[in-house]
Amino acid sequence: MMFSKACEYGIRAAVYIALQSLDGRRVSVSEIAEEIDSPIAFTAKILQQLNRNNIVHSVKGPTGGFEIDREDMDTVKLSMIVKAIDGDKIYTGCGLGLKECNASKPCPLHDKFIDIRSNLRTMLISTSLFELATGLEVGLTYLKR
Amino acid sequence: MMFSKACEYGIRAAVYIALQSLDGRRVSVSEIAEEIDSPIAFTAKILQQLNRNNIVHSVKGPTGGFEIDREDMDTVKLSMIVKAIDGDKIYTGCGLGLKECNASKPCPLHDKFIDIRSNLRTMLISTSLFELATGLEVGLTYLKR
DNA sequence: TCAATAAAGGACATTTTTGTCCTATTTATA
DNA sequence: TATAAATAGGACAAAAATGTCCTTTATTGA
Repeated sequence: MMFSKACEYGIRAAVYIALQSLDGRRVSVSEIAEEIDSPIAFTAKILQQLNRNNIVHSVKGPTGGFEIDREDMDTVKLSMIVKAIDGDKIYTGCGLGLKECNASKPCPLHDKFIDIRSNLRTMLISTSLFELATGLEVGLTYLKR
Repeated sequence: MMFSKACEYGIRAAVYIALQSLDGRRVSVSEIAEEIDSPIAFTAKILQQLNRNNIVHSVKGPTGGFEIDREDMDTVKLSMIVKAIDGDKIYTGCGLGLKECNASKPCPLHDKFIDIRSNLRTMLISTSLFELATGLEVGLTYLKR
């Protein structure tokens, strides 16, 4: 609807990892893919990206897998995941695809998008992984289906 | 950022056609593509879609081209163009790509998207082609660059 | 030290989106 | 009525996004 598939999987994966990390469990790609209902090899690629951007932490070898430090769950905001995968066009791009579109030379939708974009931006910047993971933990929200 | 390329071109084309129709001018695909800076043959396809959906009106043959009736400029809302080209996933789809995501079984972002989605929906439903075309006419907004 | 396990990463395959080209159809007007 | 101008539409091409497979690298534990 708004994010690429890769970004959707990335967010779902990060939330799932955070949830399990709250229990001290490290999780494998195959478990993640199973639990968030995503293609496994593609999910692995996305997790590599998240790892390179220090959003999740990976450990190789037996007993290895992915995890997120408790402190990072507060630090890591949705905006960081989205930026790592989809870039920042969601903030900066013009709604009609013009290269140059700003207050001084706006496209016909520019003003109409200002509030929407600003709300989206605020939401992404202020929502932490911890908040999302605890919603899941309490059983208020779901990652599958 | 939010719409497909096809939809961006479609909106820009429709606004340009509306603007010219206010002057009683019918416009060709090549003029449209030139003026909104879009690939001509691809734009032609999109205009066919808009024509089939009665968003623009096409006339074949010499002196032919695309036009929009003055009354239709009020009737046609952005939402109709977006729906004709991108479908309605922008309203109905889940932000995280879940098939089933609603108030009773929400994804972790469901509540956070409600206002944003609702504002977007309201904006698209309430913005008419006439409004967009007159902004252009007055020189307040731009379709190129 | 060796075998097994897990992520990293490169190469490739498929699908979707974006874009082009050519022919057919319609229609105005000379 | 013939010509030319315009859209309609089908077939194809290119690029980007999505997805798979296989080999390499790191690490654990027997």
